[in-house]
Amino acid sequence: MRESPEGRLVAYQDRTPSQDPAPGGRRDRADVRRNRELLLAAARAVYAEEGADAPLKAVAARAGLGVGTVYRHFATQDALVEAVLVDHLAALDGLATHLRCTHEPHDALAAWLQEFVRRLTEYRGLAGVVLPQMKDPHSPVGQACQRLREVAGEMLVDAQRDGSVRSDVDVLLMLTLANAVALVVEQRPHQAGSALSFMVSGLRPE
Amino acid sequence: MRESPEGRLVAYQDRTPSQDPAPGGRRDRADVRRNRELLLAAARAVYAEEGADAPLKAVAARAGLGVGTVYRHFATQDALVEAVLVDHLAALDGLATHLRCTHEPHDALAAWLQEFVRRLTEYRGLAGVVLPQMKDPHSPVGQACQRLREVAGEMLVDAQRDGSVRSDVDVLLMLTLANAVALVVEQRPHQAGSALSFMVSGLRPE
DNA sequence: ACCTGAACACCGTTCAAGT
DNA sequence: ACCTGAACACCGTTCAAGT
Repeated sequence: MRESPEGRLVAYQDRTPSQDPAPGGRRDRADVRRNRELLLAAARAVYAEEGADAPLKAVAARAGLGVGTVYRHFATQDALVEAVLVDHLAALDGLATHLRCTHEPHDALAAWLQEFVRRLTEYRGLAGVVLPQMKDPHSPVGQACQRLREVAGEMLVDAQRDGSVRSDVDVLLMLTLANAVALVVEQRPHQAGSALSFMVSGLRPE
Repeated sequence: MRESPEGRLVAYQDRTPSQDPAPGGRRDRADVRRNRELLLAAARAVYAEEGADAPLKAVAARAGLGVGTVYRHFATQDALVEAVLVDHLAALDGLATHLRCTHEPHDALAAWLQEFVRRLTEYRGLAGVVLPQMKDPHSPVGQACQRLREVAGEMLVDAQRDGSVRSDVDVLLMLTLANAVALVVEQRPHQAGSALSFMVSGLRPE
């Protein structure tokens, strides 16, 4: 229900991006796109400094825009976080495909989970924002993770089939466990290696 | 530093609780104690219904007292949570002592951690409140966990000495990992068994 | 159309006024 | 002393007014 019923953009395709708003105050599509990019860049900068749970007002101020504009582009705070996350999620998709071709199932899964945790610890507070959304397909991040669940699920099944991962864990539990390990890494960064090792061992059959 | 230097209550022991405050408006010690108990009971009830991150105002209303009274008894919201937790922490202390006498090191640790997770999932949101405080000895919960860290540390060392638990994990990491597993259980209660099993496997040496 | 920011709702915490 | 609740600070979200 999120995509508009009509996707054609033909009428605006060849407008110059730097063009000033029309006299009537009309803005062209390029301005809107640019604001979106400004907000995403601002969010990344603010998240890096203050954590992913930084006040939304800080993001708006950093972008030089009003709070209302943030809400015009991103329905909620979670939606903004999701938009910042999409690059990470796409990269994890690609990584999964690659690892499946080049590694044994268990090694592929272990390497992928490590990267998953690394990306969830990119910003302080990020893992905490993601955790409750993971299981909810209606939440922005949960929605964005659908594809991730498929590819991660394939890797998981591979590893379970050859007996290197316990069979009572499903994709969602695995991702939730990894998400929780990211929370631990956030608390104890100097023990990140041990926490990751703990996670991989924990998935081994008993 | 939490117990009063003088614990005798003799002078007030036989006062009837329903007695009115003295004309001058002076309240006796029993009233104050009673308010504290009212607040703790209210907190337990509200936490059970709304989670440990319920608004403080809800607790005050449930107790039939003003918000200011909550702050008179508990310096902050975390302090109230800590006060609700002390029973659990004391029980975990006792359990550790008991398990050390009756079980092999690894079994004792596994059983204790399971109970630790169970108590952190008593109220929704509790594990999330505890996690960031665990490592901070100045926080109310972190302070209250000092003793826990000692006894858990003893169990951990026992298990590490006989080679049944990996040696790169210290008490604080172990408790943080268990805390994180409690967060997972909160998200996926029907997979609590798998999550606990994951935790115990994860602690095994590689 | 899109942007702005004042306004509203909510919640933690404080403190002047009451007893 | 202790209790009360209005007041303040903060933050997410909305919406009437501007362009």
